[in-house]
Amino acid sequence: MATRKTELTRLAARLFAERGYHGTSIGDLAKALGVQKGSLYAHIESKQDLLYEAMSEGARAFHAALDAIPDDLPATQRIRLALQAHLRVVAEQLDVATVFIREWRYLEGDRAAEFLAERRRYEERFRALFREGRELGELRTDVDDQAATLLVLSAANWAYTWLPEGADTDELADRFYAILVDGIRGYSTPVQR
Amino acid sequence: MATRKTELTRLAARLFAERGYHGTSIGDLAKALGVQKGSLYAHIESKQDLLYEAMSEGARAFHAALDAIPDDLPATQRIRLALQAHLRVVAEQLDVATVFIREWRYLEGDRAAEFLAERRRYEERFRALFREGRELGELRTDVDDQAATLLVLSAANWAYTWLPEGADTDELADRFYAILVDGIRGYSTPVQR
DNA sequence: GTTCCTTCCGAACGATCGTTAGCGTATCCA
DNA sequence: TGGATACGCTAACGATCGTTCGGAAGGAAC
Repeated sequence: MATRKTELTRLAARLFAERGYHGTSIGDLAKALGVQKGSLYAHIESKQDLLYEAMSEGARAFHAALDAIPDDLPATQRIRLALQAHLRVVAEQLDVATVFIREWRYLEGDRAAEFLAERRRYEERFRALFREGRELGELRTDVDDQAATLLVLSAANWAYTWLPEGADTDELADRFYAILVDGIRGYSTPVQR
Repeated sequence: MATRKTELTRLAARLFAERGYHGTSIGDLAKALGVQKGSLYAHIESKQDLLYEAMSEGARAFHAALDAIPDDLPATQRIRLALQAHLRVVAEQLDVATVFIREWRYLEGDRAAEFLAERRRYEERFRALFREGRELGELRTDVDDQAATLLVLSAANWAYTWLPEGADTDELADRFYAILVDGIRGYSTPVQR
């Protein structure tokens, strides 16, 4: 639809990801758009709006990626696909993903709370996969849902710091998945603590 | 030694971690210290100095924690201890750790390059553990050093976002380690891709 | 042909930013 | 007694911040 508004939002996401929210001024955005800074207020009401919209788009992208995973697969396969999906979003939409993961904390007022709820919901979708996997007998019965979720989401979330934009992430996700599922120790080694 | 200078550095690390470097003003620091903002320049030459010092202290803490690990242990044990060490630093010195992990990118000029070298060196110490573990036969021969390092460091680095200050992290590290070493799938399950 | 919507301009606003300067103390060592 | 050292003050600087305002060009809608 609106061409200039979306252009501005996209640019804002990029600069926020590059220099941080507080490190990016309205003047910076205007200059990058080739426009006087006052002109931006034809499209937005405040700088916060831009942060909020970038964050929302990130949230949408991450959830949509999970939505595309079929329900009827084994939990282990869904975990693998979820990891792929998350990393794919990070690589393909690095800017909004970065804002969603790192810059969200500069949201003010209700929007900060809204974000936190959004994120909790997202993490819960991951945790559910591990719980199901355990309950359905696909995973070890003594596996720690919480720790496993934390481990996977940490790897997935930290990726924005080093993944180059547009990288092929499916193979990387599978390598993470392989370690996660089978461990790094030889099979024959007795398990000890 | 100097009481006020270190107090300022510590405070700066806390506020930088809380509100971000650009989100924290010299005035904020002065107010928190109960002092006029001009007075801070008796201790520092610029705001950048504070960021640099917080980052350096973080680097020192992380490296020192690794240094304390004995050389003569099996690689797997050293990996476990390294994970414990990193998480312990995050929990015990959450402020400087956060600056080291997240706010370093606002360093300017040579200091940014210096940080990157520092961090590469730190990551290399982790990678070496996995390489040795594989070469010494403690780990599966087909394990992917790079992916394993990335996975562990991701989990370790992301922890600053959710670890409460002063949390007991040794047990958490062991839970991560258990997953990492043995995987989450049942032992008897045939390995498939 | 008037009205609306989008887009932008130039100029200005009050506030806040990081930093500097000159001047006071108090403490402690020579 | 003198001089350095540490720590603080007040006041101001130039710059930049996010935001507001009135006006105006251009096209689309009715």
